[in-house]
Amino acid sequence: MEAQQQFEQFLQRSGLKFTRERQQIIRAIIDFDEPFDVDRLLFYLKQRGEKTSKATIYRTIQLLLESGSLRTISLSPTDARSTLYSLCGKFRAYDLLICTACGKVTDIDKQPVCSSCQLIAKDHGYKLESHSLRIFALCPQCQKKGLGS
Amino acid sequence: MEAQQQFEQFLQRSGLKFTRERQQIIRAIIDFDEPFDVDRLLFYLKQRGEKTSKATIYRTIQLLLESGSLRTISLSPTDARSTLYSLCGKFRAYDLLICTACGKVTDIDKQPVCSSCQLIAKDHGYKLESHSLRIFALCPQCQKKGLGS
DNA sequence: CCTGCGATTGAGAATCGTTCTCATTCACTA
DNA sequence: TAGTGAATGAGAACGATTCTCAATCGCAGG
Repeated sequence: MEAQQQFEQFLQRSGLKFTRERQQIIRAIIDFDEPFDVDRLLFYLKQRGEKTSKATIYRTIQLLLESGSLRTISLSPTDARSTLYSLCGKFRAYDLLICTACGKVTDIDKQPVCSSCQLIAKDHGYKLESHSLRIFALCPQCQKKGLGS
Repeated sequence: MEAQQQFEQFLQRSGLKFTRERQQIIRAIIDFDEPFDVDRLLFYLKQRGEKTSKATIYRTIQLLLESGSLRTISLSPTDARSTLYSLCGKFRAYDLLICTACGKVTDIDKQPVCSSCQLIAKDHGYKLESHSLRIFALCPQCQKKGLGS
């Protein structure tokens, strides 16, 4: 809900319209409730009987990124296929715990990580702006299943 | 040197050949001594009077990745243009300090980061496999120049 | 030295995600 | 109701990467 309001306000401030398509897209992103790429989102919208063109999805995602309600996330440094997005509120920091077997994404406490980064930057004489941490590990369920050997 | 030997051994083990093209490519990567993308590498090879096709570069990079001597690095989550690569030995961990103004990449001490990750994974019941940390900050030089406002 | 075989290469075609173009439609104000 | 700029859909264009295929290479066996 919050994300939707944030987006709506951003559009208003920018003199842009909160059209039906844009409403459908932000709602779908909120309801889908997982990191998504453009194709998954398109499919999800189709399932709901809402037909939006790919172009509009890309354009709306662009706006959502600018509004600060959406972020791109890169899960693995290895497979770089299509871009994944996630609501900023959902995964608060750039800090994620990712299961290497099932791909589940979990948010982690950013506090300790932030202060470490602050420290590291300072040590090198840098002025911290932001950071991004990905931890790749095997989740309890997948461990039980004996996955990831 | 180390990277070259590692690659050579990998090829041998896999029953592949250490051809002239592959030699030129690994040498160029070592000498270039900075993160690079395919076009930069191609240009650098041309400068040396060595003409290799783009296809071969992509293929060789693939092998280098498999051999473990090369890694992809994603600098910023925002601009996802062409993939950047770097020798594993050069930037040891997946932990990098990146200047948001000039783009300079610095290696950081992985030890403390590793143990934090270990801790975080354990807290969630996960079994740690690897991680990747990017710190975005303004380097001393760029701070002086007043960049990055 | 010749032959054969699988690995390698270069050139360009194909693919795939993303962005752009443009004609049409929409929302809103005058 | 007309006029204006914003928004949309469809498909073309684009750029990075991968694939295809015919020509070449490197090497072992004869």
